[in-house]
Amino acid sequence: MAGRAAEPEVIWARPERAGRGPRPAFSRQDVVDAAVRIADADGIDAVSMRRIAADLGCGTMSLYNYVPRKEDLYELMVDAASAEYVFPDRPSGDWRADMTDLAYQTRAIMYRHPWLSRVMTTAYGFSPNALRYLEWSLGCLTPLDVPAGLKMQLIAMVNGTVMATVRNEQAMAERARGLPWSEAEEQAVRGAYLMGQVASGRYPHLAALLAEAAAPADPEEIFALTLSRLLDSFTPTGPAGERGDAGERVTPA
Amino acid sequence: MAGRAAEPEVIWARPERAGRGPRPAFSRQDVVDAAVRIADADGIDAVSMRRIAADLGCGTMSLYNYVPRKEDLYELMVDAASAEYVFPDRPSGDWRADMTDLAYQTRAIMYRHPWLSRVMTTAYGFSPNALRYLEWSLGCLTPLDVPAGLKMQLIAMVNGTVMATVRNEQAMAERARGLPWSEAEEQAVRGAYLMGQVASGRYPHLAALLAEAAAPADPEEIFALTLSRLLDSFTPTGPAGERGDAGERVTPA
DNA sequence: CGTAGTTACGTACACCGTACGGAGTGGGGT
DNA sequence: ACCCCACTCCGTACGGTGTACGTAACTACG
Repeated sequence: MAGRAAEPEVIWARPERAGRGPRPAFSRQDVVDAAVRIADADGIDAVSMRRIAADLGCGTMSLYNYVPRKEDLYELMVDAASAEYVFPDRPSGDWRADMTDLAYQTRAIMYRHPWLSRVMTTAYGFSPNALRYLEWSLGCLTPLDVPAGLKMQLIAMVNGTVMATVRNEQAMAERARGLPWSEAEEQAVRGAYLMGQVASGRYPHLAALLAEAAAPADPEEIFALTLSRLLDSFTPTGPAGERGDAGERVTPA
Repeated sequence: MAGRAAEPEVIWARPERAGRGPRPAFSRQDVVDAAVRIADADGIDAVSMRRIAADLGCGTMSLYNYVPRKEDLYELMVDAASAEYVFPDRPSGDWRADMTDLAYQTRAIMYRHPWLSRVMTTAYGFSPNALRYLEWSLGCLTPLDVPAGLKMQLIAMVNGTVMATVRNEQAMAERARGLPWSEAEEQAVRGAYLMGQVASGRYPHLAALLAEAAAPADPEEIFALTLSRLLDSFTPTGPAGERGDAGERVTPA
């Protein structure tokens, strides 16, 4: 029998090697690294088993000795990206600052690997590096005196917000990759359509909004503000009082 | 020339018919409806041009008379789902209640069409029904005295939160669709792996959390709480005071 | 030293999106 | 009234995908 039995299993628990036959030419990590390299360079759609094999210099079907299904490869890629988090020795004691740093790290990683926003379907699975991330986050949140479930909630919401933001930014760029015209043209055409619709008078509130905020705000600042606001909503005492309107934005590390 | 020139265009602006030749056998909406039916029944991956054509009883390539590219079909599907929002004659005046209702509607729509969470990449494009949604949302927010940009922010975050939540719930189910074993088995195997990892002692905080919240909280309540908390963070006066801890949760319409 | 369990991988299959071109159709311009 | 041509319909074909299966080579264990 060549293939392994199709039994339920988690890719993380699958042993990489069972010591009997000839020694493998690559490691599972080699395969994942190649996939990540391709995705970084040419987008996630360029990651095909044949392409990986070609880059690695082996037969296509050999890859299936390292990865049972392509979907598992995606999980492994996300885990590989999650390995890029850098944590200090211990939490600073200021959970708000720590969570802010985490959010900025997440964003940086997603910028480094634009395919992440497409592949990372669930907020977080339980890959080794996801567990590491979760453990660290919970450590940061020990000073915060709220029920455990709420902490998970906070983590999920911070992650979700960062993911949604970045995904939003990247969606059009990724879409433009497969389009027979340039991203700028696409953006122009869509903008023109929007303007036309708004000019039709059917959307007075939207028109008012566009008139008021003619110059779109700095996305960087929006991100910081959103994050700050989100963390506020988990602060037991409430956001009132100490925080000024343009106040003390926590900067990335 | 059979095909239309590959010029930048928005699918919403593309005229459905240009009155010259024989009258089409279907409308664009027919095609979209068929796609939605298939996606509802057999998942988004079952939506192929051949399958749609088969369901419609026409040749595969005929579909390209109605939809220029398959990706546009996705946009049309999202727009079709967005048409399911039901808005009262006018906002209630209580923006918090209105936004809560919107969030619950979004969630309901995503439950009705489990493929939405996979297809709706960007928080919101500018499809006709997305504009309608946006216009209504802004109308609901007129009582809220904050800068226009912040209102957009609020809308985006509410949407993002709902999407993230539902996506999270549905990710495994969708994944299980293509797996050679059942979703229950998958869940069991993953749960077992998680328990094994936690039992290893490498994740003390996570272990503590799992011990504390042995019975996972009701997702329904979590959703309501998260939403409430999020809206709090946009309330100018701050959440302090009037809201009790277990207090007045707004129920879906 | 077999031999059983692995690795490597060529071939093949089913399916995908869609480019292309030909046939049939019917409305608009003359 | 006519014809022309834009248009709809769609069969065929191409280049791509994930991966099941079978065979050959290899190595650690009994």
